[in-house]
Amino acid sequence: MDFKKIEKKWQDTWDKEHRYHAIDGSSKPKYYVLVEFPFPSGSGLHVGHTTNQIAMDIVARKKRAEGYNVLFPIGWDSFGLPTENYAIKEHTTPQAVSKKNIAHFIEQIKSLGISFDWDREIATSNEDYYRWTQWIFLQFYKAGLAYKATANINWCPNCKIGLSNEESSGGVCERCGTPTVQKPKSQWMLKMSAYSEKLLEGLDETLYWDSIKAMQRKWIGKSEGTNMTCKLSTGDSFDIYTTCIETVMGITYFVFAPEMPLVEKLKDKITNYDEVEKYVYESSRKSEFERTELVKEKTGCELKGIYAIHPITGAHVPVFISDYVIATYGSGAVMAVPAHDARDWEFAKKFNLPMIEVISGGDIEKAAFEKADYLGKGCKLVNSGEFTGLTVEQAKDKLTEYLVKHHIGEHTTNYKMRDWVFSRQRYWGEPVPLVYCEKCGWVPVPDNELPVTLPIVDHYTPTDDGESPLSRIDSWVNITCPHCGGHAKRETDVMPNWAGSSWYWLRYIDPHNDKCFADMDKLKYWGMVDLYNGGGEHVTRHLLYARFWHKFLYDQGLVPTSEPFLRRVQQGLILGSDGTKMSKSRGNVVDPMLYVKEYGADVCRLAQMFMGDYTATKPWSEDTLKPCQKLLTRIEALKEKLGENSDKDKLYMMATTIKSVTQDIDTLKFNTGISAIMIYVNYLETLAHVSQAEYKTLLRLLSPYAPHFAEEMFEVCGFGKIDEFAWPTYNEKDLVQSQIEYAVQVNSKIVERGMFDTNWDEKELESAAVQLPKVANALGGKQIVKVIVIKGRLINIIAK
RNA sequence: GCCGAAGUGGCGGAACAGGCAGACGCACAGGACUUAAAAUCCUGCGGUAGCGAUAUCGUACCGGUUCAAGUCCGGUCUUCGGCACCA
Repeated sequence: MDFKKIEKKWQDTWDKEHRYHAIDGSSKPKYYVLVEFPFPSGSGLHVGHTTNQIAMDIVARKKRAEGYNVLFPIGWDSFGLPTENYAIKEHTTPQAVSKKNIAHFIEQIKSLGISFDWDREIATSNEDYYRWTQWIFLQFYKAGLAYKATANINWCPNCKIGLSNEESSGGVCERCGTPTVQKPKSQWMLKMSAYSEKLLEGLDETLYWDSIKAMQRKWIGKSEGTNMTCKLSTGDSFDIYTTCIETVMGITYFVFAPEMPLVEKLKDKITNYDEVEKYVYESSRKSEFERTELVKEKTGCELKGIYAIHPITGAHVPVFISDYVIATYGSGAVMAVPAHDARDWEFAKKFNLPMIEVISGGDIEKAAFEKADYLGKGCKLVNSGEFTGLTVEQAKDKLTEYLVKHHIGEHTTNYKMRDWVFSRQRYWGEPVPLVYCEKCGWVPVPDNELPVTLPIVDHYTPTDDGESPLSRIDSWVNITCPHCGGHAKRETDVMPNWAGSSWYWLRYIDPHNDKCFADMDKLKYWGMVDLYNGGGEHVTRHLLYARFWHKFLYDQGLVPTSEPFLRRVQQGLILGSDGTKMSKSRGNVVDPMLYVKEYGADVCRLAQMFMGDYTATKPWSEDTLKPCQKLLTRIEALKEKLGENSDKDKLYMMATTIKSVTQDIDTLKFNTGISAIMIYVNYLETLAHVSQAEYKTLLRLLSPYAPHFAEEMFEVCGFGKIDEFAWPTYNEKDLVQSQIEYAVQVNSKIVERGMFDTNWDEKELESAAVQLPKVANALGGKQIVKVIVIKGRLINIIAK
């Protein structure tokens, strides 16, 4: 069979018929399967895309065969840095790049035979899409969850762009790898911190893998602790946050983050301010990368001329600034207890500061005795005045009680997750739909004027001063205020590339609506995404943003569910054939489309799924292509055997295969699903004749994997339309054969195997087993002590 | 350092929920067909010992629970992914 020829034929047919269009409100049960939409890069589909799409296509096709109304859409995350950077590199415009790349992607995806509903295609850079991205942003603004703030942002000197914490994790720019530096900038922020608890609790409503939930929890970073107010000798006060209030009596100094505003305020009181200023300047110049790299060596600077007063003992203790304290977490100041905190211990050793052991059980000369070491072990407080002798757990309560009573502290919950820097000083993104009027302040663009379209410009490269390229277009920037009619200026920042992907699954439900982002009845019909598949790299970024937007929309009454995705799964990373991460520099990047050209789509689909466990990291291999090609050839050849099949095991074999393939697709074990089909083919080949029912069943089970081939064979054999042949089912009773082979053990060692009747009870099995010659021999004159029977598997005879 | 996942033949990988380890496939070896090759088909294929039936060892390593452990428990090592001074 000429695979490529028949594949083209069926792809054209599916296209013409709009075969995979999902009907809104159909009476069939719905199933929404979503694959992350790609950003249309210039290099076309890579193996990550194809494994994703093939796998979800298999699920979608199988669900349709089972009678579900399946929504399986695709679109393009076309805004954002990757496209813009690519356009700069190619000396063209992002608009042109997107158009060209999308066309290329569509061609490639169609050549793989993925059953997307093309009538629902969207692109985040289309005006009728980003109109609603802007509209949703305005809802955040109106709800007080979008605000402008001057903050130190992670600045990439190479891309000339501010990055979110998520985009600069590890202190390097996610796109180019350049170490980021801190730069103050007035930015739009989304108050994601207001949703910390909801994002955490909402995880319980989902069926995400535990590992994914764990990562999200970790990122949200909830902790319970104590907030305590302390005083300085100058009369100023400051707060600290600690999760270990039981060590409060061990404070020997305090540390502020260098960025803490109080430091500058105390300028006149600090006698060594020159030195302090120098340290502040140096740490601001350090990239986040350097700050984290220099973990081993603590640095700092004492604030001389002032001291802090211990809130309980009244002791006078020194105050330092050091960049090991994070300005944006807690209050930006910490109590230092070197005896019980490794970081403080290190700092104290370096600056030769005293330590007070307040929890017994460790050796503070050698190392800090930290909470991980003492919690839950019944350790007791020492050197702690009236609190001495209490256990750590008692002390936590008593000390908090004491602080509350004296109005110097309280129980607090803290989260690591911070607000989302939502501004980008770039061109290729959604313009922030706000204008600034000197009289009225920030004014939202009225709904009927949305979208604020991105102007077409000649020069869109980033500016060196960090302002958006849009700021150079006076005619676009200067407008009249929608509120008072006076002079106003547009916001020139655009949204980050995560914006468009934070709600796209909702737009698929109603992609052409020009009244609202999606109709509520349709949203209710499709409900949550049943299965969402994507890359592991998006588990902490995109998945949190998406859940945040969805939960906000839910609180606004705009979507019917509080969580967007019921299940989230991820494919394993495909490595290069050398076992290392695919990258251009290593030269091990695989272009899956080359294989489609050579072997055809069906063989490639099978080969990629047969390569190994879908969810496991694994190297790319060509070794599965040939066997999968062979499989199709063998199945085609089986057609010659069509006839009356009188084999007694035929129902058993068919039922077993149906069960395996069905379960394996449900559990994403696509590789063993193919194995099951191979086993069935091996069996059918041994027969003189293959019945029509068997052959149809085989083709139907194969059809999600190799849709073109299966449909062609249905036609060639005159079986009618494959879609009218439902997914095969089986009778439980056919899974049972009249006899089963048992392994018979004597004293846990296998001695012999025997075929026994399936419906025999334990007694019958036992008496048959002991009569097997080798078993009888092994038992000799021994006395049977105990017999363990595992139905359908083995019999273990314990004898002395 | 912390969190998560994993470690099984020459290779990719199977093994439901503690019950016959190595399904399925690749590679390899031998054979059939062929002038020959390719393709296809048949047979074998974890290690060691043995002509052989068979014995014995074997799921990263050490120990434990159990009639029975790849699977459960304690400890160690390694690889991958994520996070990383969050007080």
